[in-house]
Amino acid sequence: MPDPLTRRLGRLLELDTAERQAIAALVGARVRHLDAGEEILADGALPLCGGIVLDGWMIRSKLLPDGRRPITAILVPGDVLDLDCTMLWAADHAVSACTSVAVAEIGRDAAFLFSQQFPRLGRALQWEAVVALSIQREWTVNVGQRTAFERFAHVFCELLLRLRAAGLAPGDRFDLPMTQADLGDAMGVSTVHANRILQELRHCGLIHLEGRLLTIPNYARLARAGLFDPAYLHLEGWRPDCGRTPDAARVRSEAVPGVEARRADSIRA
Amino acid sequence: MPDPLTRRLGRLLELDTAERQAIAALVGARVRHLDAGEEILADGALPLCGGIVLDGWMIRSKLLPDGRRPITAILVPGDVLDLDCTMLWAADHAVSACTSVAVAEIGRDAAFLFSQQFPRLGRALQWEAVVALSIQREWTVNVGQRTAFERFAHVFCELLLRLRAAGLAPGDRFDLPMTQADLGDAMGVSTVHANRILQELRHCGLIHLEGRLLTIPNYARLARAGLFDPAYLHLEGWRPDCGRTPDAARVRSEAVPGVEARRADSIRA
DNA sequence: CGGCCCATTGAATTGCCTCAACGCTCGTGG
DNA sequence: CCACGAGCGTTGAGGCAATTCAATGGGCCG
Repeated sequence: MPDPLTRRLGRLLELDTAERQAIAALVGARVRHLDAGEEILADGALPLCGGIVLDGWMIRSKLLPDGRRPITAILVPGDVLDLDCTMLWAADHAVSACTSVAVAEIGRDAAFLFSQQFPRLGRALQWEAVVALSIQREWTVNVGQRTAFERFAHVFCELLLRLRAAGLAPGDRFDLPMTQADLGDAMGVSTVHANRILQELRHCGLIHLEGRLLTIPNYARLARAGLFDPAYLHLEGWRPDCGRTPDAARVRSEAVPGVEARRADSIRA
Repeated sequence: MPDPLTRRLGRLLELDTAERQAIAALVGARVRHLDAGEEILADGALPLCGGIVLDGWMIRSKLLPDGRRPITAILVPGDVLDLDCTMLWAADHAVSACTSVAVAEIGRDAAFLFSQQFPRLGRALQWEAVVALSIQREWTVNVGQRTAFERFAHVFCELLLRLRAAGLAPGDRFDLPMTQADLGDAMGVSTVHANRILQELRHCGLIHLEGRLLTIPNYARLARAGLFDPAYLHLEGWRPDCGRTPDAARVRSEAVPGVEARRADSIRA
């Protein structure tokens, strides 16, 4: 079983031996283990390095002045932990372990040189950032526009697909290590309401939840209930030649004003 | 008056003549004008290029199956329009003009070469992406955790600071070209409720809104009302040596396991 | 055993929604 | 020139979703 980053990037492109070794070196250099609840980055702290989640779940959260602690993202193995955050003077949110986790810590310069020496992999990491932003946008929509019932259905669909892609949801079943309070914080509802929604989902037969084991008996039905459209996860991968380096000559010819602009008008989905 | 991108990147670093010219060439090559309401990128369409907002306001929105159209971001002059989106097969949201706008269209390869030839500027663009993600997270928190009243106060504070940085809010007063329906879509409330909230903000003396002109008489009070902490905008800029290229020798010495990890534990805000 | 975390339930309250209607200011066309 | 409709802002009334407060029970650990 390859490490989660190899698996993740391997979905985007065929990795050669040197690239596999580089990835292994990147994630193997400095692995840190955290217990559940421990923070790898505190809100307001000076970020010293980025990382990759190797094992376990993590969450991004913000501490509000009134004590609430909204969760803005859920991170599963293979997810990238802001390689760019070392540009910041102070982290704008906390990243903490949801379960006990293993994280590969990656310093600013290590990440830079990695992308420098393996440009295709650098672009692959950039791709991961693009998808992460897309997911964040969808979460904004989720908490802003959907009912609590839809929100939960939606996020379970998302987690299923993301974990499936990581090979961690065999049989449409996965370990859900978050408490109902956590889920409430993530979905923007109170703990009490999170509980009621989960019961409703169970009674509708949309999920089975026994202990921490979540089973999704009928993904299509759950997706319908959550108005879930997986397009934003971009599971189909990137466009061809994202891994190549453009050559200057061709670029100059493309930069002629109007050429792409005209095409832009004609292509609509 | 420099173009918005020069102004924006000039806040991060001292630009030399070559860099100024490169920026001017980048944003000047292909400028597109759109009328209010026009889309530069349709949800689901094949993205052909990224861009920079030169003049006017734009919005990111998603079209939901039931006809709602949540707004996930507001873009003002100087904001970057996903230079990486050309990696995607299909856009996961629409980008459209809120007012009549001027946008600099930037193709994939032009952006690549720009960053290649001017690495400091490339990192500056990366910085903009980091901040954009941070803002998106804050919006997730905003719609998920705060009351409608707080949300509006919060977003007005954000807009004030972002526009101030762009030199577009003299006297804590700026043009707010969005309709109440738009604001509702952005804040996750109905149009009717958006109206009532705006009235409440006016009656509290937190804002003056006459026509499209929004005045913020007392920023500190509005910030308190919106539980607004500007940290997530990272207006203080990036950390030193974000513009430099790391050299491999020093990096290897830093990669020794444990060194940074130990420091990480000791630094907390 | 006691204490803590977590899940669960009930009851009262409220923020926000929907539906519906009205007035204002445009731009347009008869 | 006025009539008309469209778009936007505004207001009221009724209803529902989700909240807060409060209390209970089960499982786990010290």
